[in-house]
Amino acid sequence: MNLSEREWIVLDALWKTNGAELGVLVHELYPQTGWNRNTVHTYLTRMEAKGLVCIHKDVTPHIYCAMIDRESCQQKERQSFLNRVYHGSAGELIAAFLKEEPISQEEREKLRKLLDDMEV
Amino acid sequence: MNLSEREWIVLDALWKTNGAELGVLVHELYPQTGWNRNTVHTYLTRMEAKGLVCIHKDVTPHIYCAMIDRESCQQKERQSFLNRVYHGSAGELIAAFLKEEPISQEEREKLRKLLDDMEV
DNA sequence: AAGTGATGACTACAACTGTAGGAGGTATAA
DNA sequence: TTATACCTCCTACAGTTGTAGTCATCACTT
Repeated sequence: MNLSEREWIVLDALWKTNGAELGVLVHELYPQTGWNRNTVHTYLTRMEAKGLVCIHKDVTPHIYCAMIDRESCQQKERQSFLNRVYHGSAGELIAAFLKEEPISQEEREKLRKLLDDMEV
Repeated sequence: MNLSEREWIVLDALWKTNGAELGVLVHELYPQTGWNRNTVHTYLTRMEAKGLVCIHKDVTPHIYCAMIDRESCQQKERQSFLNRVYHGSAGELIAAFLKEEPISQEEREKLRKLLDDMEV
């Protein structure tokens, strides 16, 4: 199940707040998105139907939290991106990002290290 | 404008064939997708409306070709992926791919070289 | 107690997507 | 020349997405 742009934004808010009630989420999201409270509510309930979000209804206001963790979402998204856009060629993909994005000295070191670790 | 999964598949066929008539595209796509000829046709005309595809109607059968090149699509997709999934942190993104995907010896060399070139 | 403001449930509605079916034209094969 | 096989165009229809409005509550303020 591929997440849409908006679903990522909602999940980001849930991960960041670590689960929260609607009002909090609306405030969290408003500056970035301008979404109406009902819009946020609709997203949350639709995402519950998809199993992306869980809603604790035993308390009022309800508490909304993510049902999936960030790392595994990233993992899926990497797979789909890699196949869709680069036919599975990770080397090509990485080269493109390296060429285009600024990477700090420190990060370059880390990446070299990762490459070296693969040599064995 | 973000391309959908299906739009990528259609564009891939167009890039591969370098523009072609419907029948050819349908055959090209069938093994991978199982799409009905009319389905392919609908995608193509909808994509024309979006400016993704151009249809040469002065010949019959019409010739369908891509209006955008692969490289620039990849570029946009990289941007959106980077921001959506990694909040813009290219280092983190690259590290994740490096850890997960098998990269050949040869490609590792290339990547090291790219990193070295950034040192100046 | 009555007004105010947040809550959650339900409803709405247009645009976009996935996936064709059918109609009417033309070229070709038999 | 009639059937075959494509071709293009138009239509359809259910599902998803973006974006709220409305309404009945509930809890807090005055």
